[in-house]
Amino acid sequence: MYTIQDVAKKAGVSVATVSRVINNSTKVSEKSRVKVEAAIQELNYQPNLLGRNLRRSETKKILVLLPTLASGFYSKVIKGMDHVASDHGYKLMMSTTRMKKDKEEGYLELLKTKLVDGVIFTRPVIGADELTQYSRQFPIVQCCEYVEGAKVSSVSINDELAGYEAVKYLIKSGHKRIAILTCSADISSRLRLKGYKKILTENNIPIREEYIKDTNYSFKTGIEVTKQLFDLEEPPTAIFTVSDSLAIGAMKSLYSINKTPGSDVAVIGFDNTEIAAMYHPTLSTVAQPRYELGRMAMELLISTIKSGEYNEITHMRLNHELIIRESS
Amino acid sequence: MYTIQDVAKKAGVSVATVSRVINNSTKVSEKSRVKVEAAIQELNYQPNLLGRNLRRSETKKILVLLPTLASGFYSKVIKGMDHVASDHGYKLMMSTTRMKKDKEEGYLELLKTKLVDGVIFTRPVIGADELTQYSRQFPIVQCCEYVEGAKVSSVSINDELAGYEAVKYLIKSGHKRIAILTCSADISSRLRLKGYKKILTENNIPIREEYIKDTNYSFKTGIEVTKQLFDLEEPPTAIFTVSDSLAIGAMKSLYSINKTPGSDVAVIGFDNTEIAAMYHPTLSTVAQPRYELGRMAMELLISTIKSGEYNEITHMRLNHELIIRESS
DNA sequence: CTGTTAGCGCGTTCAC
DNA sequence: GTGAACGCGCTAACAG
Repeated sequence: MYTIQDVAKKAGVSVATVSRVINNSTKVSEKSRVKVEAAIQELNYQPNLLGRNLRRSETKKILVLLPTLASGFYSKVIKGMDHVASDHGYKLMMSTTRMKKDKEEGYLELLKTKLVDGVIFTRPVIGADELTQYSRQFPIVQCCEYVEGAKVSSVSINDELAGYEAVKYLIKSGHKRIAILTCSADISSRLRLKGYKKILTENNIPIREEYIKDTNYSFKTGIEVTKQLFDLEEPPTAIFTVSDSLAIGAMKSLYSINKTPGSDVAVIGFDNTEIAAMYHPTLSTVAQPRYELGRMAMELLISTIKSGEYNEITHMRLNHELIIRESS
Repeated sequence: MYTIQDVAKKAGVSVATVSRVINNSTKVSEKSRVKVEAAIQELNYQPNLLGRNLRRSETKKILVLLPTLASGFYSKVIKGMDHVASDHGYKLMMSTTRMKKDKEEGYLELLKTKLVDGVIFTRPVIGADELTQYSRQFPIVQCCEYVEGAKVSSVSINDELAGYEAVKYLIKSGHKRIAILTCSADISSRLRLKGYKKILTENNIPIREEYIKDTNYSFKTGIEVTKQLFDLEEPPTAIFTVSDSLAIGAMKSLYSINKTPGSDVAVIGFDNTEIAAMYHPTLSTVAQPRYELGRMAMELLISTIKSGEYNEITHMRLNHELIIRESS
């Protein structure tokens, strides 16, 4: 591995000139430039970025924290982030937190220790105060999910409206006994539930607690909870869930009690993950503008980095889209 | 942001002593230690790792290159890698290449420029010679997929045997007209095809070219190609595919021509991704030991890093598992 | 056990 | 337009 010194010696110039050529800063004579470039070529020189990073105190790297890689939901979100990051000369790296607070904090240290220039959370589990504290010192943005009460920029959809419109569609289709599988742990789900209650109330449909099931996002839970729903004296005729996996679980459960999802019971999921169009029947769902969410979050982060102003927080709410397929 | 100097001053010791405390190296008197720790606490000091990395010429970071985040297949692979990496004090980062050569090379630069200590490829697209070249200079391991002919360590399953056994099961179940959806672009798929041909030949079943379909790994292709298969005069009675998405596509296609997958036509997929157990019918598939694949690959990489010996290459082949469900 | 000092490789004043 | 010299923050060798 050669250093800038070696190049300078070989080119017969000073290290300063080599540095100027590499960063094409200020003026360098044509003669020097070609000499330096030749030397770089010849030695196959690659600048050691550890030196540069230390000197400049920046890494041009951005870390995205993901809960897990299992869902596939974040694929397009990352794509959007990646495009913007590349355009600004940043490299993107991802790590999974498995929704463990200590893992999250471990990665946050990369920020403190200068190893990355900024962090995007997709599903923070850290507390509001702690997150706020971090974001006062470092560039941080939340994308998709966010921590309630944290004074930290975020980009997401309008979850209440999404829940409202999905259930509105079911009501318009003639359903009155509508169950919801939601997840009280997350603000996004709580808002979707709020939308559900709102539209029910607007249509004078009583809210029945036995139709509101608190879940996580998993396929397995979808199966179990649906079974419970159909053990009720008056089972629902439609189910709205806060994830596609839950919805698929619900449909699978319906099959097992000899009901046909789509015709016997309407189902609407959330996220429009790949599986939605693959299932039998295909799944109606609420699509998030994933690419845009990623793009916006990255724009926000990079502008924060560039301005150095960490106290200005922005919340963006993008539009969702209700996609109707065979299941409803 | 404070530096080690500030801590030293506050604690009334030299920077060397502070450094010793931080890295708990050699002996430090109890008195000094408490003074330093108090100062660190008080200033909320966090060492700037850019300095350390430059000095030590290592980053304790490992980069994993993924084709995309869409599949969910790599989730458990990453988990295995992560555990091993953590155990050895390394942090894991991932980036997606979208199977673009230039993206791949861009990330390989992180190796040249000292920003990561090692790289694991999961699905390299780079040429054999170029990859070999890199791996002579840097710690590189291939996990799951690998480049044919590249002299670079790799961890994967025995794909030929996997194909052989999946098709063997179909034959044992009485099938003779067995189609395969494979992907000639990848060595793993070519090996699975080889296994398919081998077991057919062993059972004196003629190999019919019209049953061998060259595909990618996508759901959509699975649909299209299956349609073609059932336009044949003698359509197959069983289908083996090199991915679960393809298999689901095949099943979806069967539904569309009013055939019931599982009872009318047997289907076996590959990878045992989440969707396999979710589909209706549940999908038989070949499971890869994903956690183990990740674990082994990381072990291999870290031992390469520690030894500094880049010319010793190892190929590990782990055992797969045939999982029979409703679809066959 | 501790402090002084010399770099790690680079970018960047400040003279010339 | 160019080079000498300094320092980013840290670790490690050496002397004491």
